[in-house]
Amino acid sequence: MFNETKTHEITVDVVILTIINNAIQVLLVKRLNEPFKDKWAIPGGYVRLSENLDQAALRVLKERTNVDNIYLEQLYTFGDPLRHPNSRVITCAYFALVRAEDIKIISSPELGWHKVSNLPPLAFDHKEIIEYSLKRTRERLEICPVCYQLLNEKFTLTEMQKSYELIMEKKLDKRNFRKKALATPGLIELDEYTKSSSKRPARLYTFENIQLNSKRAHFISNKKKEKK
Amino acid sequence: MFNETKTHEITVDVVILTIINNAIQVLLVKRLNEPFKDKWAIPGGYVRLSENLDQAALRVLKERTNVDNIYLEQLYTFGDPLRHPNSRVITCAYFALVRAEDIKIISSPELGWHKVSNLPPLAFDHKEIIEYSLKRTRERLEICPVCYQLLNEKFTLTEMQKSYELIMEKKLDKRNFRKKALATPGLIELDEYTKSSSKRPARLYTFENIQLNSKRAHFISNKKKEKK
DNA sequence: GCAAAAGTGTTCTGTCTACACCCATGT
DNA sequence: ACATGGGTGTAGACAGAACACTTTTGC
Repeated sequence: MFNETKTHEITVDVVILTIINNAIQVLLVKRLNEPFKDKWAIPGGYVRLSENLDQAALRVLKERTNVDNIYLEQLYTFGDPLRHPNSRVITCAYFALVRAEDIKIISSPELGWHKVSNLPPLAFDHKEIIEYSLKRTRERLEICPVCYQLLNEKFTLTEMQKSYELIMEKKLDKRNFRKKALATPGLIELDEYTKSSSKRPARLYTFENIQLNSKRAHFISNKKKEKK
Repeated sequence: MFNETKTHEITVDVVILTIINNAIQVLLVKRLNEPFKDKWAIPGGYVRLSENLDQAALRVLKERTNVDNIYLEQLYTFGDPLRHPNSRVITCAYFALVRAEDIKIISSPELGWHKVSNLPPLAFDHKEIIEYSLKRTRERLEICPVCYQLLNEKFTLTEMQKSYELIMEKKLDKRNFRKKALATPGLIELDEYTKSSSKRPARLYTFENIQLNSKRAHFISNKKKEKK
């Protein structure tokens, strides 16, 4: 039994999500080799002996995007014996929420953003992993405003609402949304307004810097409101 | 980099929880060898090449308890390089909720139930894993009545309330609890009552058999109530 | 008849939903 | 002046919290 385990390999794969052009997009790399040559895959890599899983995921993320102060959370571990056609690779999947403005990715034929609503052919079980990361993001959003990890540092309430609508996949009522948003702990109203738009300027908001780290159980539900 | 991965080993560990004597208890095995000789550990085993992670967890559970139709869910994967003193062992932790009545465990010096409120010295990072499984159980209970996996097949509302109180670690109001419990989809009121007690008999209830399997995302929140 | 657990309703409060019009700006 | 997105309040429904007494049984 013991040496039956000797050929497991373990990787981390990171689903990196952002919002661009009013759509949720995921960063994918094109595979240059078999198996699944020319299919797209979520970025990943082997776990090094000296690093823990969070560190490995952060490394993969940083290698690809050069950001590190982001929302990163372990998602699920996928270990079907047949998920990799040649060998037994168990992958610990993570997902990350990043700001498009923070990332300078030279879009190339081998690396780029893809709308999750219109994914190209994917390698391995990566379609399942992406879908699960969207589901988890939705669950997180029901508890806390993780969406601000996807927004620019300063954002309008309409942008925030749009991000909610994209993640929750449903339309929200503007007045109700704003009421709830304004009551969110950590939201800060700025004395700044959008300019460039050719319409009425919109007030900008930001989030106070909640300490992020990738340990599970960040963003403990702080639903409890202090009585006013 | 590649062969840096060659000595990873991957195990599954299963936190098996039940309620005995009005306390949440976890099944532990005493380690007979180094490292952590004579400390207690949660049951685990290597993942075989032919099985997926759920199957490995189910096998470990069955080896120890001989039950298999239970609540089993992947919890988290722990991969700190130092969690195992001798080698690099990454463990995919599961947790299971079982009925005490379903399990015949010959309590022995090497295997037995321990109250989670009073754990013996534990091996590896198993204390952390157990604590995390309790947290997750609490989260699940907020969404759906997983507690019935801990109760006998037929139970009284008071027993159900006790299980909630143990998991949520707080007292609940009896009238409010019963109102909510009776509105739970799947709860069935029986025409049977407790007998043995030396007090007023209590009505028994049961849950209709929700299909269980250990895939993530079982027990989707079915909070939506049909209008009456 | 008494000890012990079972069982039972109402009020209040806060949160969520539904819903329609005026405002500030650029062109 | 008009087109476009920004911004605002109220009423009804519903869910959760607080709270105390009567009933049934074994002894």
